[in-house]
Amino acid sequence: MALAPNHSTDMLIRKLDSIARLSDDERQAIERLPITVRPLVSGQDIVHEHDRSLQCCLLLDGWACRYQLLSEGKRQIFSFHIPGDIPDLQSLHLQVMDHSLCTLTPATVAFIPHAALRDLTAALPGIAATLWRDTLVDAAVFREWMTGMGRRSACEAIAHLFCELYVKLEAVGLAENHRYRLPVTQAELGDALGLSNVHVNRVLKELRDNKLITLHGGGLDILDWAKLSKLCGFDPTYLHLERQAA
Amino acid sequence: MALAPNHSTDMLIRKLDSIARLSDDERQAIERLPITVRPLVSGQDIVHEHDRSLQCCLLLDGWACRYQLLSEGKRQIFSFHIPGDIPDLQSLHLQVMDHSLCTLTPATVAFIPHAALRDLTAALPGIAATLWRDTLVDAAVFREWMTGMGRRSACEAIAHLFCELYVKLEAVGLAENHRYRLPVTQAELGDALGLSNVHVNRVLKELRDNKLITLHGGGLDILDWAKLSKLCGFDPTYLHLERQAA
DNA sequence: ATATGCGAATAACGTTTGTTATTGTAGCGT
DNA sequence: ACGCTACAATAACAAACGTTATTCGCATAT
Repeated sequence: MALAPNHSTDMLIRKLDSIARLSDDERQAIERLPITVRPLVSGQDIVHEHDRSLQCCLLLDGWACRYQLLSEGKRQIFSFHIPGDIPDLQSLHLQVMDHSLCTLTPATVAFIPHAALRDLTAALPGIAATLWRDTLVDAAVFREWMTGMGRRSACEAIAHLFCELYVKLEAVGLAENHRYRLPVTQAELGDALGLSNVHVNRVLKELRDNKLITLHGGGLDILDWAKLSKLCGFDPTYLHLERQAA
Repeated sequence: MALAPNHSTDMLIRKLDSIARLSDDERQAIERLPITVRPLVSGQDIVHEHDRSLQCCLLLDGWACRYQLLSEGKRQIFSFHIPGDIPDLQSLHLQVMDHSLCTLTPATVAFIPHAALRDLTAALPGIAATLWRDTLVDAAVFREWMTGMGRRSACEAIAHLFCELYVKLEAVGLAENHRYRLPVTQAELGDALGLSNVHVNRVLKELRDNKLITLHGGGLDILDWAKLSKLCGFDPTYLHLERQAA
C-alpha cells in the first residue's frame, strides 16, 4: 500500500514532472521518500560553507539564497531560490559545501536524506537524469549571471534579474501580470550582481523614473515588459523551461 | 573479448577514475564506447549556441573555452578547458545549447554519441553519478568566477584565475613548479573576467612589477605562489579535487 | 510615547575601470 | 625583403561605479 501523498512529495513530484514526465513507478518511489518538514525563520542558515551535508532540502515555501562571505565583510550571492527549488542538490555528490544557503524570508523546508536519494537514483536512472538536469539548469543560470556581472551595465544586469525572476515565478504559478513579491533588499541585490547598495538604489530610481517598474514594500511591478526585456537583451533560453521527453 | 584500449578511452577512464574509483565492469563498459577522434584547428567552434547536439566531446589535447556573444561585439567567456575535460557534458540533458564552445589552440577531440552515454549511464548508475559530479564541479567553478567578477578587484580576479588554472593543470600532470603554458590572449582573459583588454594589460604589468609572475610567449611562471594565492584569497576547496569513495 | 533597528533615499567625492588611439613586435605568407 | 595580421604595450581622457556619510520612513519592541 502506498503512503498517502503529502505536500512535500506533491511539490517534489510536480517539480520533477515539470522537468521530465514521471512514470508511475517513479512517482510512487518518490512518495515513499522519508521526508522531514521544518519551518525556518528569515535569515537562518540551512547549510553552511565547509559543512558535510547528509541531506538535501526542498524549498516548500519562502525564498532562500546561496552565498559566500569574503574578507572585509564582502558577500557574493550566487542564486535566489523560490518554492519548488532544491537549492543544495549538489551536496548529493560534492561532499563539502563550498558556499552557504540561507533563508531570505520565513520559510518551510523539506529535508530528504542523501541515502534515500542515492537509493532512488541508483534504482531509477530516469529520476537521476531529471535531478541531474535540474543541477545543469542551475549552472546555466550561473553562466547567465556571469554574463550580467562581466558584460552588462548595472542597469541591464538588474533588469535582467527582474525578468529572470518573473519567468521563473510565473512558471510555478507564483506570479502573473508581470508582478510579483520580491523579498530581497537592495543590499542583497547588490551582493548578487556585484554592485554597491548605493548604486543599486541609483539604478532602481532610474528604472522607476523611466516608468519601467514600480517597486515598494517588496512588491515589484514590471510596467513595460517589452521595453525592459529588450533593454537587457533577455532571452529565456538558458532557463530551459520546456518539459523534456523521457 | 574487450576491444583494445586506445588513447581516448584511456583518457576518459583516467578522468572518471580521478573523480571516483571505477569498477572493472564500468571500465570495460567505457572501453566499449563508440568514439570518434578529430583534430581541430585553433579558434574553431565545436558546438554553437542554439545547436541541438547529439554528442559530447572529450578534450584529448589542446585548450578550449565556452563563451557567449552579446550585442555590440561583447563576449563573455564562461570557462577554460584543458585535456581530460568534457566541456559540453551538459548537452546530454539540456537539448539546446545556451552558449558556444571553441578551441583556443589546435586540439584533438573525441566525440561520444549521446545515445551511447545515455545507455551507459542508465546501465551503470555509478558512472552516471561520476559524470553528474563532474558537471557539479563545473558549476562550482562558475560560482567562483562569479565571486571574482562581483567582489574581487581586477588584480585579485586575475591572480585567482592563474592559481585556479595551475591547480587544475597540476592535477592532470600538465604543470609543475608553478609554471605552465597559458595559450590565452589578454583580450580572452578580459572576456573571461569582465575586464577590458587594456585593463588586463595594466594588471599584468602590476603583477610583473611586483615580481609575482612572469608571462611571455604564452608561458606563465608564478614566481611567488604564497604571495599570489594570499593576495587573491585562493582556496582550492571549490575545485573538489579529492577523489571520492564509490 | 519613546527608543531601536533595518532598509531606502540622497549627496559629495574618490577611484577603479572603460574607451579610443597610437605604437611596437613577432610571426607568417608571398 | 615585404606586407599583413594578431597581440602586446602605453597614454590621455571619460565614465561608471564605489565609498562614506546623513537623513528619512517604517516597523517592532519597551
